[in-house]
Amino acid sequence: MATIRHWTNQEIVDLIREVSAAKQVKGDNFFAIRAYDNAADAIEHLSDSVEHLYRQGKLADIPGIGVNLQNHLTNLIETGRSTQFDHDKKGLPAGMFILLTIPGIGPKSAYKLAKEFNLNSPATAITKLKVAAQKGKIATIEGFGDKSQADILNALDQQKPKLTRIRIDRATIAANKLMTYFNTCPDIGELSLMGSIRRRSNTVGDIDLGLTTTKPDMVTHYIKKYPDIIKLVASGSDLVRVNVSGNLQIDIKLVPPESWGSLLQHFTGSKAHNIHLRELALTKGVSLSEYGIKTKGKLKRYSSEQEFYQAIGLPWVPPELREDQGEIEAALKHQLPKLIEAKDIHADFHTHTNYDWISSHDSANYSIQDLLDRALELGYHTIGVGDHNPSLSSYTSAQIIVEVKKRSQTIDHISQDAKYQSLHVFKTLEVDIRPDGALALPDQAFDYLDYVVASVHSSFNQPASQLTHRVIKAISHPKVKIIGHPTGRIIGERSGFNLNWEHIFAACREHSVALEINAHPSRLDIDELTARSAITAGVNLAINTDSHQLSDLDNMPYGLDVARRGWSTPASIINTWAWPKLHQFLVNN
DNA sequence: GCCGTTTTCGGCCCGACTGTTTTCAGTCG
Repeated sequence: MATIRHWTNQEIVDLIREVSAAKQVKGDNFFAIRAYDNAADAIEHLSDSVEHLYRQGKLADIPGIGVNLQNHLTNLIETGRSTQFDHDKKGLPAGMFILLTIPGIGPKSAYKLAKEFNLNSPATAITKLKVAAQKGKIATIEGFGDKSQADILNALDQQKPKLTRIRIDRATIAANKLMTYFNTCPDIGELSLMGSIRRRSNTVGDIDLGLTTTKPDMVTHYIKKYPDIIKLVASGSDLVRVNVSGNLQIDIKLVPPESWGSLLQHFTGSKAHNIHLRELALTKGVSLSEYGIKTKGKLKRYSSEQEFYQAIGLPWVPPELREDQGEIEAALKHQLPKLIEAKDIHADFHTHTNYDWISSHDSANYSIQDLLDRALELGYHTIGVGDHNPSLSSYTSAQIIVEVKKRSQTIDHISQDAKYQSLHVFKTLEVDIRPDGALALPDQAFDYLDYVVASVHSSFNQPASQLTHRVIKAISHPKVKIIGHPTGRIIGERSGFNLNWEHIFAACREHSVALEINAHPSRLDIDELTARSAITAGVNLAINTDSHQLSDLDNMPYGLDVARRGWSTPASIINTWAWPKLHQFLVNN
């Protein structure tokens, strides 16, 4: 049997853009073309893989994907290709599509060039185009001139490395450093992140930053002295674009104070949110743009986002919700959720230490005391002291029972210190869910633990039904209170495995088990869409750092981002609960 | 092709820049 091609989100995005280009060349319906572009945009900013969503039957949840595109994508995933997409691209020179990657060349230009120079293969198209440009042949084509020929040659010579999307934590560190630098500039008024980093998306393409100033020349001069700049890409009175270390592009937009609200709103996006907002505004007879709100051709500027939203009859919408996932409808009805905030978090339930035993997976590099001290500093009232379960191949069951008992006594002893008086300390372990759903810990060992975090660490390739059954079996164990990193995904490396969420949610409700939002920026598992579904289904969530280094305990905000993007209120997140309720949930039920 | 508390039909976001133009098309964000 021939293997079926697997498609990453980026490959699907590129393919849909190629089909859109083909439709443009063929003169298809303008709005059908735009629908394809919208679909590509939506998939590009998805937090989950298309293939994963397909397996869960949730393709329709992607905004801008209707019945037709669902069918095409299904076809693509099931057979490795789409007959519709193939048909759309048929009859056009195959070499034209690779030209779309050259800045300044869009569908029409790509087609003209490919047709003129017989670019029938993607492999040779670029080289042949370059030769043609060098011979001065591009300038002679109608619609092209000397300047566009030179631009193409220049672009081909640049061959700059493609900027890929980077993890939110890396972008945040770079952004904070830059913000600190800006904070010492006397000519800057307001200063804020914009774009996907402000919406707290789990990956970002570039960093958008906005500021207000009445002295743009002074500020641009100041920006250019920023030590991390590798390349100054563009510099004007209202925009400075730089590349900094870490393959990261930063756009800095400068406006006078009276335009701050409109700028911030426009560049925070998302694109889908803004488009929906502008459509809504049109029904009220006004037109929105990055400059303000136009009524009968007359522009009014806005110095704050609140006023901007208010002007179209909406309450301010938290940036994390601005994905056109129902937030505008909710805002219209004044039913936006009161999102969980950092100050609501009082606990961390899934951690690791350097406790001295042979564990099944990596242990941490700090002590139990270090963990308790840090929990106090973070202002928590509750901390779960965890570790991976002892290695089954290194100990007998009898030994493991003794080891777990000994460890719990150690934790009890340490936590009795007067300085930890205000801290509730839970004795817990992260226990492997074995391929058959059994937990990797002897029955009697559970007696020495308050609760258990159960996680899948092996056999990720089982069919969804088997994985679901396996996780549900773990959920039904009386000591299991949290399922750790439920899908096992690693952002940019491994897509999560497939579970039947409805069954998982039902089991969680029945057994009072929480699903984890793993706050490590490489995991963020479950993602925001699943988190939102879980909450809607009445399932509680726990945000955990799964710390293996002391600094990992500071990752809680990244988990909070996921919770907020998943429309979480404090009530659904057990980290916000007061002690009696928490104790009842984790230990006494 | 998508989508819905004014629509299951009839709409569909806004603006800047650039090059090749005699008033605009293509590209980009």
